[in-house]
Amino acid sequence: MAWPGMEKYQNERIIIHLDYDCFYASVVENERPGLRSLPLGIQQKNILATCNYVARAQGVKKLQLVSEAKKTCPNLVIVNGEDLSRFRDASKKLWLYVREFIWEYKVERLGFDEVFLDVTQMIDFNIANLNLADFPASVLPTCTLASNLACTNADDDKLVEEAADQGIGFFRLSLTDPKRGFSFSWGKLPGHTYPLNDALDLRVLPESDHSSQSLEDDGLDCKVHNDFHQTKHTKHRLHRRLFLAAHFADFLRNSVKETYNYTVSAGISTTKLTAKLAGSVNKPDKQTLLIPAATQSFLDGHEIGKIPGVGFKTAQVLREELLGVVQGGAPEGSSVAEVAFYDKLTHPVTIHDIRRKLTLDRLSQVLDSKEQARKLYGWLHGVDTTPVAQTSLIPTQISIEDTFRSLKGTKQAEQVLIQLVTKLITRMHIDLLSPLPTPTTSTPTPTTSLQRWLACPRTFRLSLRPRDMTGPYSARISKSAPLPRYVFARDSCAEALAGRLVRDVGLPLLRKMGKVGEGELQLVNVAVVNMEESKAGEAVMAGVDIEKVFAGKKVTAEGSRNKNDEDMDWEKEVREIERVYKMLGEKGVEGDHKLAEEIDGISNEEDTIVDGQNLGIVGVMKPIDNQIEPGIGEDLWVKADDNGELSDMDGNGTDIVPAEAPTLRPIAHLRTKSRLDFSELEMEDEVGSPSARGVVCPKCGMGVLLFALEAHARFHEMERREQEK
DNA sequence: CTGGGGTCCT
DNA sequence: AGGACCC
Repeated sequence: MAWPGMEKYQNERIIIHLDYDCFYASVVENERPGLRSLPLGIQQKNILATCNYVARAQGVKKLQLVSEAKKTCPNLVIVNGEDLSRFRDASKKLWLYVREFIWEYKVERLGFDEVFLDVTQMIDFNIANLNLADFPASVLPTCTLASNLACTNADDDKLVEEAADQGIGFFRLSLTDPKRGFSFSWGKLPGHTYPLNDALDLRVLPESDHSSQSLEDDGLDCKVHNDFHQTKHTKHRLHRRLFLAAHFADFLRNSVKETYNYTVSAGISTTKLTAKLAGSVNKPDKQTLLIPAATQSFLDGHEIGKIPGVGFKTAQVLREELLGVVQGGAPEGSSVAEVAFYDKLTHPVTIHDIRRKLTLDRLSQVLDSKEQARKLYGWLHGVDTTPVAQTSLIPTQISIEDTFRSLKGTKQAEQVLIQLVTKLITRMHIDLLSPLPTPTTSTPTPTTSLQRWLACPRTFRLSLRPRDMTGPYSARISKSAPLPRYVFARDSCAEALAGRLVRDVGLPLLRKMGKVGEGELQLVNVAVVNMEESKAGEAVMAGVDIEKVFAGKKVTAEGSRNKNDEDMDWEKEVREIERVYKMLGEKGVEGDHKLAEEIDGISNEEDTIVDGQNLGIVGVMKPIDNQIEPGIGEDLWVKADDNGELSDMDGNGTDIVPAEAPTLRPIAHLRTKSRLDFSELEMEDEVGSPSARGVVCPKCGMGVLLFALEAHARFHEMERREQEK
């Protein structure tokens, strides 16, 4: 057969899929519990990313336009969710929590709100220990005698039935510690099943295997398959394992709820595909176990596009293969997307339809690769061998983006880039720097110096979406360039690094995009990609003592030279940059400036000398209509209006004004440190040389380079808004 | 008047 | 560099 041994593998694993209910809304509700009883929507630009169940009860839908949602639910409470930080943090927190329960960390994250768990080993271990769990002694999990007695004759059905009569079982969470675990009732299957069956008794449910049935329908050779399911013991064993998994899922859901106050929906099955689909059957705060015998009929009822992995394109291709080009009900001149949308409504195509009418050969012709066809063919029959991938603690990419109604010109693009890149660098610190050694005991640790980079992104990428676009909606254009090493200077402030990065890489890439870069932009995205993990990073993540790893590295360095050396290479380079940085400037503008000189090999000594005196920090402010010339030591302000918009009277960037304007609220207070020289300003616009011109922010004492000023002011504004809540 | 992220494959 | 997919 096409998949030797596949059917065996099919029922070998036990997979749990967890889905945090309306996640963004739950995060906000946990921050502000008062919102829990109100209809709540999370807004991103014009759309509701999600909403809570109170809102759904009033007709609000996910991904609905805000305007429409307000119509159907006038009292909808709307919270902006464009900044994903809080959601990312919460997601990571929950993931790390769940991860600790699962052996070998077989936990795969999908988006922010879903995880797949491969609990096969945990279940099989507990199945093997049934006798331990089910004898009366097991009610007392401390019984080590029982542990010694543990004989693995779980094959004996009688034993299991006896065990059931005992009432309570104990599910062990640790291979080594018999006390770690939870008690469960043998008499009750937690949560729901599909199909719904009150009388269902999984412990002894009679078997009729779904996939052997369906594969026979298709006239395939399933000898191996049938053989595998021949014995009674095997059939019953699968049900027992799923029964235990349902208890485990229940335990996990309750744990997450008690610890972090998030409700979770769960699906329990033998593959990722079926576990995920099963979880959608009963939704919020519920779990569903898919009875194996029902798998085929369960799948058959689903629309083809519901299969994870069959997206918009594939679904449409399959639909057309079955029905021809239907254009059912779509208005004249509709886009491809609209046609597909109407097709879906007027001509729903189910898994059953596809499975019955399209052979594997036919699928191979229709889809782009043979491999895709094979996978899909398996999915149609509930066969999915995709393993649960252990999600790494180090992301493969970090990206930040923003969309606009209209963004024109390099000037505006530069401002946007600086904002985005500042956030990007901040994210690099959060996601790629080793966790600080817990500040509880002995050492009153300094700040970043004890942290290490766990990975080094090699590439910076700029992506744009032009506004006009005739083609498919998603069309983006991107260009990449090597990421300069200086962004890894950990003590340098994000704004300063962002300014340099935008100047050195961002703007050049933008220019490289030609007309698109200059035209109207709908979306700007910046990303770091191409992560190169450091050995130290892996060690830190695995909880290994980092110093030992480095010590050991010297000794073992002879063997595998290649990758190790590369790692050492950049880590060493970063340390060197930081050493220079510390020596020269310690903190702030001066340090950044001197660092820039050192790295770029550019000397700007002249720039820092004014009137024959080296002032170190030189302030140059942008004049408004060339009328205002602030002097040395004068107080300056960045201001905002009532909406929090930073003052920008001439449209050329945030104003920095010398006196308080009555209608505007001061955001950042700046003080010039030297004579202001406007001729320097012109020079900067032209050449964009590493700039020593900057000011000291009295709010945080940080030196801020001119090009980073707006971003820095915005940072304080964001802080202030956070504190208002 | 279609978010702001992510993954992997080609 | 882009495209498909996921949330």
